[in-house]
Amino acid sequence: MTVTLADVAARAGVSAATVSRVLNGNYPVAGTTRERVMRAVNDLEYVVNGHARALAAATSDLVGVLVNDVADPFFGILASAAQTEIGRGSEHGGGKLAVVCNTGGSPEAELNYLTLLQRQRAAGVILTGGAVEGTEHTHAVADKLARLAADGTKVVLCGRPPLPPDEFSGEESALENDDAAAVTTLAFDNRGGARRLTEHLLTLGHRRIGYVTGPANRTTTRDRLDGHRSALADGGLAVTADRLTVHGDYSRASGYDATLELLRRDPDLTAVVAANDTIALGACAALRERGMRIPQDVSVAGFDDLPFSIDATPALTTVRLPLHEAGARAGRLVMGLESPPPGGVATVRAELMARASTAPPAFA
Amino acid sequence: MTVTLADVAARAGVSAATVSRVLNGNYPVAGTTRERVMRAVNDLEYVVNGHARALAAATSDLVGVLVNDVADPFFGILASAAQTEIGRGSEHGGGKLAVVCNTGGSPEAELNYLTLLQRQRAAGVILTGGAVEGTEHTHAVADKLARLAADGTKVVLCGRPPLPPDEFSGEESALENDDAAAVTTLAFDNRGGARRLTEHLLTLGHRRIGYVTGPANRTTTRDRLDGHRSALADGGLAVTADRLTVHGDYSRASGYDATLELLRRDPDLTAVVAANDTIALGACAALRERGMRIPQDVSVAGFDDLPFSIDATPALTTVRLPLHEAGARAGRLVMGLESPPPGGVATVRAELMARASTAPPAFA
DNA sequence: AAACGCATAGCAAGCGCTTTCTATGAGGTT
DNA sequence: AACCTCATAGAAAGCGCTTGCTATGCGTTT
Repeated sequence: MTVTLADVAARAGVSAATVSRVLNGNYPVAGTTRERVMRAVNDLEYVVNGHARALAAATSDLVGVLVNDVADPFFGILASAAQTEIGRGSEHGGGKLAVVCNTGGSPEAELNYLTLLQRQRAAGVILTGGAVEGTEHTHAVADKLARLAADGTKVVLCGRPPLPPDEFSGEESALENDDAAAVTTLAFDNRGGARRLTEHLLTLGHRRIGYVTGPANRTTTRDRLDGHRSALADGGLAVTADRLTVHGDYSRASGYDATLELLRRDPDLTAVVAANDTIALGACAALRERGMRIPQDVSVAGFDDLPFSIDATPALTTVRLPLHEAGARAGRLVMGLESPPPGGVATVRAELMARASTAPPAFA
Repeated sequence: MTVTLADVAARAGVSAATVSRVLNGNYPVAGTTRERVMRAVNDLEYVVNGHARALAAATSDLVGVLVNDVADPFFGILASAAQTEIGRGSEHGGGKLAVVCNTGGSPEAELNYLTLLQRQRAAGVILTGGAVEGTEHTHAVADKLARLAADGTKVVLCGRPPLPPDEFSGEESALENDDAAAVTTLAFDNRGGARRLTEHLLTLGHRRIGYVTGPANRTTTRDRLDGHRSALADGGLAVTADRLTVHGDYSRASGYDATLELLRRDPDLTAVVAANDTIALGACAALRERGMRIPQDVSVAGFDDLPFSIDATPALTTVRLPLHEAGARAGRLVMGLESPPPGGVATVRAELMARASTAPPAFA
């Protein structure tokens, strides 16, 4: 049924070794022989068995890309960019196969997929998006990553903080430390971006600023909230920050609900800052429904600068994260096409994009 | 370095066969033995080598999902839903690994990825999005799919028309026909949806309707344009259709440019129909920039009903494609969790979503 | 008490490929 | 003319796992 190396060898009248060599091109083979083999390969439509090859050569052409949800443009863009770099050269047999895995943000699912990838002896793994902290599996994930790195799998974190320095003691400690160092990190400047965003609102004159954030134990949530808080605190508004912060889940619906809740807490709110653009959209919908104009009555700001933000009306003020570049860089790093930053950690800048959805508050 | 089955066997004091059986749970093993083995597995942190397993058992736990671009929500949603079904049960060792591949819509890239997947002896392949017709590689893709199906790989087409019935003659013809039948198709009712959309505009009273379409040789483009055309033709407006159709590439930018071009061709246009929502967003931007109000001056409609459509202002009239459901179904089909529709082809309904961006034209 | 069946476990033969080591012959050397 | 070198090809040993077949020992059956 399936054509094997041996079949090709037989038809070409050579040994299997020779066919393998022609295919891999890493050993001298006479021109005429090579031709004969190639003809046989084409005649038989032979396609090498990747598993057999992987087993024999102890290499793999799979790279895992873990995302919360491909359907979310934030991750879609990251994954798309990474995938392009990973697949680069697959026309010439170079390049690898990117396995995009939806984890839904759960460390449990992450762990699962990591094990699956470990099974396939993946050449590399990229983890995108913030990490969840403090669950039972969180440690397990870090351990697994260390183990993968130790086994030669390239690990790249994109959009999450570096692995914590080894918290263990005991005989394995030194080893694990080294492994952690083998993990490259592309951290996003969530804190700085959020800070600049809130400062922008403060500068415009806002004082009653509501904040809609994401799930509590996520690094991304924490960092963005921290940035927001510190900006407010510097403006002497620490209390506002506490009173006007509502947790959601990064979805449009939660942005909608949370905004209604904020309005309940302070009907005279002049600005709503959302932890991401999707939430911001929900916020806009809620405000509009309440008959409030943006930005005349209430300013709204998001985070990420996803493509649709520019098409919101009014165009959304947000913080731009160079997702495409970051994803591509992660892809290159995992493929070893780019040398890791010194210390293994690079921070990706977040840039304020002041647009039409924010304006000075009306003091009616 | 790496722990193998033999290591586990040694530590548990049993044969490799027994360990394998414990792990696969498809052969009776005494409780005490099983426990001993499991302890060894845990102690050693053993993870089976997927390649070795795949080779020995001639099975694979990879499923390919080919998309034009994960960053595009249309594909992101499809892929996400499919992936969820494919990975379902991976906690218990069930489920497979979804490999999402960006083809950029090029048959050449499709062919490449299909070969890569064939190498890995993928258990299944899902192709999403319209097909490109008439290129040299188009046939090659169909052939490759037939070959994969013949080799036992489940093939599911999602959002593209069924494989053409075998056009070859010759000794292999019968065989290939069978293979084509083994391919399951989830076709989208692009034609019907487009038709209903344009009828909606016609019913509202529009007569000067512009159309912004996608790249020429794509099945999706063709079908949607066909639907639009036939609706216009039935309204006696065939000429309008020809004059007011501009080709783009499904991007926001091309929607913007094309709309400007339409306005040039007919400044008194009362409606713009876009071949997808992204184009529609570009159209809105162009119109707004020209100082035209939507829908008072010009109505705008899209296609797909991507999540952001509802947040456009005004909310976008469009045609809803149940992408999530379709993707999930494709996933189930490729996993054999759902029996294929009779004839191997099912059509996914497209539903008109009349919203605020379309209204009767003002006859000023 | 002899014969049998069943539940478990092990043996060993691959799965299809890579790669080390060895063989062979042509061409060059002294 | 005897010897060495280099280029090229083959033989064969795995890579780590699954699985058909074969043992082994116990509880049963008559």
